[in-house]
Amino acid sequence: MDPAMKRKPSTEATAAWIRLARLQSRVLDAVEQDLKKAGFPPLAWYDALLELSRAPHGALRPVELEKQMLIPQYSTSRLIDRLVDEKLVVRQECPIDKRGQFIGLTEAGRDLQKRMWLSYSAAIEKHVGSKLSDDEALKLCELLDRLGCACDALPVPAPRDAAAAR
Amino acid sequence: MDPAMKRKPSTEATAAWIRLARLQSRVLDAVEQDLKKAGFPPLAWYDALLELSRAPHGALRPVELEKQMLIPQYSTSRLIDRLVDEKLVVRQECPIDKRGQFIGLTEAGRDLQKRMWLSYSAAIEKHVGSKLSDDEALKLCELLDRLGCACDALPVPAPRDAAAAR
DNA sequence: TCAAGATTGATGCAGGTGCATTTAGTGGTC
DNA sequence: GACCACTAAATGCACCTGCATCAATCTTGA
Repeated sequence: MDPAMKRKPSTEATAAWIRLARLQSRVLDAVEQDLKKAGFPPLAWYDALLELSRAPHGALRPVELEKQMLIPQYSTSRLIDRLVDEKLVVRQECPIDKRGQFIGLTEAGRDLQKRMWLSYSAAIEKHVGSKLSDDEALKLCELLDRLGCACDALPVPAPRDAAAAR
Repeated sequence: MDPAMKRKPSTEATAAWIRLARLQSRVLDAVEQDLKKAGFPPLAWYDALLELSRAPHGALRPVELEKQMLIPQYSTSRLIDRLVDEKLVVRQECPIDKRGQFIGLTEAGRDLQKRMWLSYSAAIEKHVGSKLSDDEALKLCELLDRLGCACDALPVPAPRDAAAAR
């Protein structure tokens, strides 16, 4: 935006940035690969199925889905195409708005979401859980929240609490 | 690998995972977008140019580049194609191994790398540096290192030190 | 010395992504 | 009720990526 805005990051911030960038290949891709090796589709599919499974009647408007998942509109549209092809969801027309539609989870979709969670949670434990204590994980949550990664759906658990999330 | 290995992550680890996953869209993509809006090529180009600029004679074998950048071989090959098209690097044949080649940085390449750093560093400051104190950035480095994101090139600076990295 | 195997780098193909645009439907205003 | 601006979703196109494979060259070892 403003070409004069050229404040330099500190050495500490730069070091943190480098590690954030590496996170991609070292952790995020690793989890995705584990899922793939187990014969499952990409994580984005899981995210979509999970959102649908949480929705009131297992159905959402594409526009809602896209807000939840933070992906662009055309990307949602094509993701739904693929899920429909695999019979994991169905497109239902929306009675009150003929432009729109509802995306409804099928039994097969719900089932896949549950089966994926078994592999997915194991991968999280392997690549994150087993490498940090719970206190460290909380500290990491706080720092990432500062960077704008806060999350309404699953807030940082209270330090001495043991509420079950799933 | 082993289908019986199904340890579940703690609530804390799951909360951390969610934030790590969001990091992608919230921070990494944001920096990339800033660069793009400033009219610069993707970050991968910067990484390649930086590696070359650090190499002994501003030249590296593709196979070296690929190890540094942690990207697959075919990806390196095509990245080099694009850099050559833009005259940012040149392919030089390797005298001692006729299969191989050296990729040499041109003046234009070195210049672009330096110009990109101005925008890049500003983006890091904007999306990371300005949101964390130096102590918090260090703490974040330590936690990410635990997750396997450690980095030989720029280790965590000593807590009360002010060594200049660039 | 020569065949087997490893290594370097390129490439054809299928599929995914971003961008811009299109098509269709809604709602408000005069 | 005709017009205009807006929203929902799909799509054509160019480009990028992953996978598998290839050709060329180097290395090893009998």
